[in-house]
Amino acid sequence: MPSTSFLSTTIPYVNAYPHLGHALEYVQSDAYVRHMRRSGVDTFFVSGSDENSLKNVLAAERLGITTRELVDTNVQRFTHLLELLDVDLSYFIRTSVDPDHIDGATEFWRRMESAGDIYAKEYEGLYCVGCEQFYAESELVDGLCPEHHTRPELVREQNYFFRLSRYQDRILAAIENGELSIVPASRANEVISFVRSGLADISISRSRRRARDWGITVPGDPEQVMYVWIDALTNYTNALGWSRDDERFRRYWTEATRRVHVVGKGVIRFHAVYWPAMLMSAGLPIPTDIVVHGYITLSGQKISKSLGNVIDPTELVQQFGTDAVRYFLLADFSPFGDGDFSEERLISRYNGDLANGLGNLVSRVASMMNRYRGGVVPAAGPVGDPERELVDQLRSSSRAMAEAMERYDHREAAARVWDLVRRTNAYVDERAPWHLAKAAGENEESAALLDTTLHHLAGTIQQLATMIAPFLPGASERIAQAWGIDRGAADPTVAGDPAAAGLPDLTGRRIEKPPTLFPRIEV
RNA sequence: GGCGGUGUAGCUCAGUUGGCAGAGCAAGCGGCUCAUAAUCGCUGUGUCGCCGGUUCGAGUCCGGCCACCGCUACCA
Repeated sequence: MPSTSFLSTTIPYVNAYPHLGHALEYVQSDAYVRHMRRSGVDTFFVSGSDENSLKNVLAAERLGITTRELVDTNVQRFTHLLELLDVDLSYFIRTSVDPDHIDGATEFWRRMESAGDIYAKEYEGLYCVGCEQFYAESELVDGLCPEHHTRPELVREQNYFFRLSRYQDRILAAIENGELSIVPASRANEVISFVRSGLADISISRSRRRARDWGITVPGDPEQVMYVWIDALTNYTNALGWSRDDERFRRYWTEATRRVHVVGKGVIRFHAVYWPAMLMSAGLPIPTDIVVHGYITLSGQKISKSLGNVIDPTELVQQFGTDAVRYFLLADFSPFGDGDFSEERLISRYNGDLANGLGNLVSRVASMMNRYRGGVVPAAGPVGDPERELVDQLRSSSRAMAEAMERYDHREAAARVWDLVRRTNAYVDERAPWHLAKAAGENEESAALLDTTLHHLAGTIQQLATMIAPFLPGASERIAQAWGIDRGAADPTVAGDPAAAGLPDLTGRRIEKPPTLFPRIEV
């Protein structure tokens, strides 16, 4: 039986349009999942929408529609973006409508309660509606919320609290002994120092009145609803049907090799501290990996609606194409740090790597195969140093790519694949098949060498098609079609056992010339 | 204030245990014509943030400083 794993994106609030940051997280997660699946790991991939937020209520009020109408409409913008980006989800969970989520969040609460980790307490604090969180006096800037620059309101009510303090030592131990891996290491250090500084119990409910009657009811107390973050975090296990003991939960969570959450740097604490503590309380396995990405800036500025510099990823995909946007996000952006977006850079990457690099390589090889050998891959003739060098590069690129993806470094992985693209283009020029073809009439050596060259090129490109699949699923598929590869029958040795990757023998394979993969963008 | 990180070619970045500074892109020159005006080869440039120290030798180790960033604390 193949090993199994779980991977999730975070679930965004749907009070506004998706932006480029959402696209980044979607594409990163999808690339990781495609790599894992191709490596033979049966991976369950979850995304969804966080709908039980007061922000949604307030956004709906501003628009004069019901909260239900707002979330039902907006969630489609996110699912649409996921489709446009060719994100291969197993399940999309909606926290305000999915019965598995509502039942699951409720049951999760009961579990934590029976563990003795939930208690009621009178609470008074300064609450920012925008952040949906309480602030200490000292955290405010001139008495205003540091995020929203609004005055928080003084709220006094009885809430339920979660005994987070009880889990301090266990969480610290889990991080330090590697049971819970936080990537990159600098983020793990931040979490460690935060946990070491002492964990206070956290408020996990709101009065129904303050929540505007929107949210998941606290079991046994109809006057309280769950704090949105508490129900939201349980989406990951709820998506697997945990509360009704679905087989999927056992297979993809309890018995999974890896349980991975891909998150933005702003929500580390929820995922690396609160959520593991909740799982410990409920007696469930904690995540194995928290992968933390940065934010996308535009000309160095944080993207925000007030600055008016929001980039609509939907428009970007419509303008440049799914693969172009995916490749740009994965090959040009650091997986962990912030990155700066510009259209010039996207076009430069596209023309350089995709059109002139990979696209032109496939085009010239397919063209020569058809021109010189009637579109049928010949058996290899004698093999020399250029061939050995090419196959060495194939092996090392394959191995380096897989290693980088295991570290969640998609940028490094793409760079190593493009080492092979460059080497292959150079190999074409070294052998110069057009010269061999001219001489082939008079001497058999040239004809045999031409066979060798075309044979090696066909095999290399087939492997390239497999290697690029996590980044460029569309192009991968189009090459596969032109190369007559069975769908889903990609050579598993390339990713599953990279060191063993070699040249497949495609002798006799019919190769078509595919339509231009990546037309140049003329500026 | 504390802890941590970053600072390397015009741009984006790589540089294991200290041993002559690297890649890609951009730029210049040359080659080729299979290919998407593509591709291949060659070429240059660096006070490795600054100052000092250890060492035969420091981008790398140590101390100090500057700039930017992250987490966190405190005072108002």
